[in-house]
Amino acid sequence: MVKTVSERSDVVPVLAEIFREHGFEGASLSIITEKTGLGKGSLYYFFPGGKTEMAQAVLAEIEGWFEKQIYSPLREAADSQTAIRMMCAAVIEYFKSGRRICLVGALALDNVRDRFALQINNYFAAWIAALNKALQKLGHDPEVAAALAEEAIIDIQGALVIARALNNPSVFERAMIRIEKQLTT
Amino acid sequence: MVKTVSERSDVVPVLAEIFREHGFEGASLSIITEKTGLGKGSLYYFFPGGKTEMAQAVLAEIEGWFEKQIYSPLREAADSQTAIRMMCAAVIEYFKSGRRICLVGALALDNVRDRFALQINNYFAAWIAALNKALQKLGHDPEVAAALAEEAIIDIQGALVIARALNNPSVFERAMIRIEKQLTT
DNA sequence: TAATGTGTGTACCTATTGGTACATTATCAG
DNA sequence: CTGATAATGTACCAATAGGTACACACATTA
Repeated sequence: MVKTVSERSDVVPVLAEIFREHGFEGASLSIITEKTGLGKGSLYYFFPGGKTEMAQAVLAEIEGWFEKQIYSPLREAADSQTAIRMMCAAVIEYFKSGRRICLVGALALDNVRDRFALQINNYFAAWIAALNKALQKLGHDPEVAAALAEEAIIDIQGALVIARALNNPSVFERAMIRIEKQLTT
Repeated sequence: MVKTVSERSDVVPVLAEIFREHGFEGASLSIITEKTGLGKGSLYYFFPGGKTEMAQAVLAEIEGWFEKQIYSPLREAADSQTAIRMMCAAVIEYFKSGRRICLVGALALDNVRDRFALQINNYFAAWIAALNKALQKLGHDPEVAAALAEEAIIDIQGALVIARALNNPSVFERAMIRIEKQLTT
């Protein structure tokens, strides 16, 4: 029997997709075992804290990805206009044009919310803050920038919900076009 | 021992709150038993189809409530402007200023989504259609009305997600003020 | 080659899950 | 009062849940 030796970092993206598809409670160990190809032995070796630690690792990776690809450019790029446009493009790509849900948003509505409240809060707070900063650099008043930033993130999350509910990704695509326009004019 | 005899219709609102709080999978029969005060005997007498039938009854009641309180006025009221204003007021009240989540939206992101796909779809489709109609009666072009209606429902759902994620109901309150303004000017 | 570390598979555990069966009790119409 | 129907409580069930224990395999370095 071939034992392919794995690393923890290889498993996290797979776990992310599992949690997205099945939710936290719905992602049973048997499903996780099946989809990752790892037995309980390996799973609990990498994540001694069990499912909670798995989800926390996933959230940490998501936070890291957004920080690097989106938040940091928004905050620091010389050209804010371009940074915002690239944010929109990255969001469309990341959420597969509305066919992929936002795990953090889904967890926020879940009953396990409290267990991950800090990470959920940070994810959205950091996003809004970064976008706020970019909008201010673009010349908006602080209050206007704050309102626009909050509205944009609300819009993205709402579009993901409705696109999923209506089973119609074009809702998300339309929303993203509108959002980009609102942020860059 | 006192046996308080109940009716099915008394139980549905309690079930709604339970599903809101715990999600579909998280709402175990023991929780349902505890919160409703009904034993399994009564529960399966009222809902022979088990949890699925309970959730379906809840969704049907929600659909009925929105149809009567919101969709129908939007479609048929002589004064669309007022109907829209009353929709916003009813939404703020219904979602307890952002402290209460939208069960239908939460189910849309859940892994049991497929089981309730039809009801979830209908809920949002009917809402958008009714608002669309009201906006057209207000004088908007059909395409503009459709876009505004879709954007408003997206906004409401997104605001519920972010208010919950940031544990900050004022996000929802701000959003509702903005939405009412966008729809009535 | 021997020892050490990181991995891995399997057997096992208890608690809980959704659901069924059924005898029993209220309630109310005739 | 009597019978039927509506409602209820309890005992039970197989399946699965998350988690633990531990012997074992692999790769790497000394």
